[in-house]
Amino acid sequence: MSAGRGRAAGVGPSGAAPAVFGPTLGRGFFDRHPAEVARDLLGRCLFSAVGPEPVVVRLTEVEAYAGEVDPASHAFRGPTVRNEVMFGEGGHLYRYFIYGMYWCANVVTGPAGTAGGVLLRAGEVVAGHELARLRRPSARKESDLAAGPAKLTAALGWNAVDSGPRSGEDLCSTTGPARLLAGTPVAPEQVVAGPRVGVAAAKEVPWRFWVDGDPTVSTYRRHVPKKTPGRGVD
DNA sequence: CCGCCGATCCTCT
DNA sequence: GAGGATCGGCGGG
Repeated sequence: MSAGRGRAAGVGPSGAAPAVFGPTLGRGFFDRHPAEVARDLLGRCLFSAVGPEPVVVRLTEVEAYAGEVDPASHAFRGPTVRNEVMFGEGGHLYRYFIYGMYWCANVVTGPAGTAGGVLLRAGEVVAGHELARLRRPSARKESDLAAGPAKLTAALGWNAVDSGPRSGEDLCSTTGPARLLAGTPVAPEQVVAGPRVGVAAAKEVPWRFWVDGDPTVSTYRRHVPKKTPGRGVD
């Protein structure tokens, strides 16, 4: 059982909100450069109202993507059907399907018109462990429940199988299926920065941020170019 | 611990 | 057509 940590700090923006887990982040939080937002997201909490009980994950690893000026960003070549929400108002969810079987989640940053985003890479499950374990049967340790972008969305139920929140969902909402809670920011001296995982372009840009020494941070993998299809031809 | 490999299908050129 | 902001399993040092 263990239903989360008691401590219902006052909170309660105006009216709604289940105060147990604290308030959601305000819109203004996301109106900054993605790298700045990314750093500030460590220690904050993702709240999922998908399924029979809530699941809450405390963020320990994130990556910033700077839209049109960042060759590693999905928005680098301009708006498309998939990435259009990245060009909209900050604080919304950008969810995408990858490798034919996984889902990853981003928080959109900046004002409408710019295309920043922060990939939610990993975190620590702080509530709803039971449900998270059911959704992540291959995880052997607690620390591996959300130790990767696709693992994190799976633990939260933010995928198609669980009818999770789609791109465009407002994470500032106090009633929606996907929310971003204020939590407790991580002290600057505990934040480490390094190159982003698995990206082919701009591989040296240090826009991956994580909590120093935290066991829930995913292991780094460099980009592996696809196998050359042996030149059959002739 | 590290590296390689296959799975699987949507998206953009 | 080709490749991808991944994961998990397997084999070697």
